[in-house]
Formats: sequence, structure tokens, C-alpha cells
Amino acid sequence: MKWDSLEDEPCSLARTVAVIGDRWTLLVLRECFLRVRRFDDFEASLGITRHVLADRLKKLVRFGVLRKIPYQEAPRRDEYILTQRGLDLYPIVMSIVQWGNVHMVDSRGRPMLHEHKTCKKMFDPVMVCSECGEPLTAKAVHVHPGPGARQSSPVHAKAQERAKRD
Amino acid sequence: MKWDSLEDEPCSLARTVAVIGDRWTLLVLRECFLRVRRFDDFEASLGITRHVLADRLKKLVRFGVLRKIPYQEAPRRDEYILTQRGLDLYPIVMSIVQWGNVHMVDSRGRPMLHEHKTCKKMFDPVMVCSECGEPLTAKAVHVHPGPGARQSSPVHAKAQERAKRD
DNA sequence: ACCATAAGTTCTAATTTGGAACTGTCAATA
DNA sequence: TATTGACAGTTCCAAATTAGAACTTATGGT
Repeated sequence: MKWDSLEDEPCSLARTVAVIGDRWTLLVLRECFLRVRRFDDFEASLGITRHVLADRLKKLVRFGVLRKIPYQEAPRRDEYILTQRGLDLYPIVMSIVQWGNVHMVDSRGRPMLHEHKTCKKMFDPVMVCSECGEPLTAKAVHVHPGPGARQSSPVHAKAQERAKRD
Repeated sequence: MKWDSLEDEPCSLARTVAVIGDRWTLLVLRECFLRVRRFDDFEASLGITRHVLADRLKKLVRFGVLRKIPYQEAPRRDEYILTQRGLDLYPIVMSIVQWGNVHMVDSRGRPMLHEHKTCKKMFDPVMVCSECGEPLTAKAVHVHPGPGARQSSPVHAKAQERAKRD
């Protein structure tokens, strides 16, 4: 599989992975949500090579996740700002952080705490069902092909059988 | 930055990214949640090379996300099954799917629909605050250093200033 | 004896990344 | 005037990773 074809796959996960699914991109996005905006600042806080950073920023702009906004002319300098499309990645970032908080902390505890301005409390992110509000678990969810699906492979037919048995 | 040092960073996102932060790993996990379990089935449904697949499965086992369970002896054959640690990745997978559903669908619509067995309705995953239950947005969240933090860099001090201004 | 199944491993070539130096434009300093 | 520094990249080569295909090992079936 070629990586450019990933965004054309009939799978919402694959298409999103085509945009954000590599290590440096996720770390760049972390910095964006921490309000880092400039090329050299990304480099300094991440230790990413300039080569790869330029590539990742270009890709995020191309996918509409970031927008370049000039903050001075002569010489022209731009900041990279999250678009709404980019801000919508927040649940992904937070669910990654949450898993790390639960499964990857060392004895010193969490590196970072989150306060909800709305209710003024320290919180954890929780993923719930839009219909009933209950927290979601993998076992409580059934998948169905949607209108944009193509017919399932033999492998998935086999897996489907397993799903029925369980 | 070396990739092995990523899991030692004082950042829950970086530590999680060390486990799941590459394209093939995320696609392998998608298959796991679709109940694919065997080496050749992963290969067939993903088109991943056997070399990389073996590497990624080994890594996921090492991090406790998957467990090898024998399904026959002589010759011994194992299936890869999600552990609880792995099942806990579900919010990450679903938030990635959800972003794709919103921002990457084509005219044919969603490739896949999700039904909540608990309430029997088709749903979208929503990330909410554990304390007040409101949906989370990036702008409504304030970050604080936690007990496992190290002091912030000049870059982040600058970003912190911006956060106050906004 | 020959073929098939399953889960890898090994090999070489192509691609991507790391690390460092270089470029272009402007402002401030010596 | 010449030099230095800031900023946002680009360019270059070596090192690491991935793609693609063939090979291995153990066993059962015809």
C-alpha cells in the first residue's frame, strides 16, 4: 500500500491516519495545542530536524489542519495556527494523553493536569455515546457497513463470525 | 530525538505515541478491533509487508497491548488478542474514526456506522469532561504542570503568555 | 513424494529520516 | 561599513526504515 492511497481508502480511520498518523505529526500537533506557532519554536521544543518539520507543517497546511498567518512583513514571517479542522483533532490528542495517563505514568505521577474552564475542575476526558451518554467500550459497539463502504473481504467475514460468537 | 527515548519523555502523549504512533500500528489496531487475530489475516487485509507486520505485532505485545494466545499445538500457532490495556485504546481509535467521518468523507457517505448495544442506536463518539459531562473543546481547557512535570522551556513560557492573552 | 497452511525470517533496493551546513531577507550593533 | 543575529526554510550525505519477494520450519493431507 502506498501512503498517498491511504487517504482514498474507504475507511475513516485510514483517511485520518493519512493526515496525522506519524510520530512527528502527532508531536507537532501537541505543540500546536500548547500554542507553539513558529518554525524555530517547534524545532526547539521538539528536537525535530528542520527538514522533517518543514515537511510535516506543509502537509498539515495542505490538509487544512494548520493555516499560515503572517505576523510581520519584510521579511515576511508566518505563524502556524490551528484551523477549526485542526481544533477538531482535540479529542484525538486528549484520548492519546488519557491513555498515557492511565497506562504509561511513572512513580512521579502525571506530567500534566487539565482544568475545565467551564466547571473549574481538574478532569479526565471521557468518551461517551452521543445518544445515551454512557461511556463507550469496544465490546458494547456493533459495526455496520455504511453507504460509503465496499463489500467486506473474506478476512473480515471470518472476523464477523467471531464477533457473532462472542 | 531517538524513538526509544520517546517513552521516557515527561509527556503522556509522547509516551503513548511511542506505542501506537505510526501508520501501520494504527491500522493493525483497527483490524484488532474488527476482530482480526492471525498473522496472515492481518497481512491479507492490510497489504502490510510481513517484515513490518512481525515487527509491529512484537512491539504491541511488548507494550502489553496484545497477547499471544495459542489456538493449536503441533505446530504451535498463536492468535493476537487485545488485552485490557489494548481495549483501553478504543477511545483513541474512535476519535480518529470520528474526525475522519466529519472531515474526510466523500460524496458516498461514511464507510462504517456504529451501533451502541446498550441503547440500540447509531451513535457518534463524543468526548466529555469527567466532572461536568460537557463536551470538551480545546479552548475550554487550561493546562497545569502535574507532579511528573519538569520545568517548562522558554518556548513554552512564551506560549503560556499567548494562552493568557487569548 | 508432493502440495498446502501458517507464522515468521532473510535478502536487496527504494524511501525516509537524522544531522549538519547553507541560503535569503532584514534589523541591530561595532 | 562590516558584522552579527533572527527566522524560515533548503540542500547534502549518511544512517535507518520500509517495500517486495523469496526462503524456512513444522505439520497434515492426497
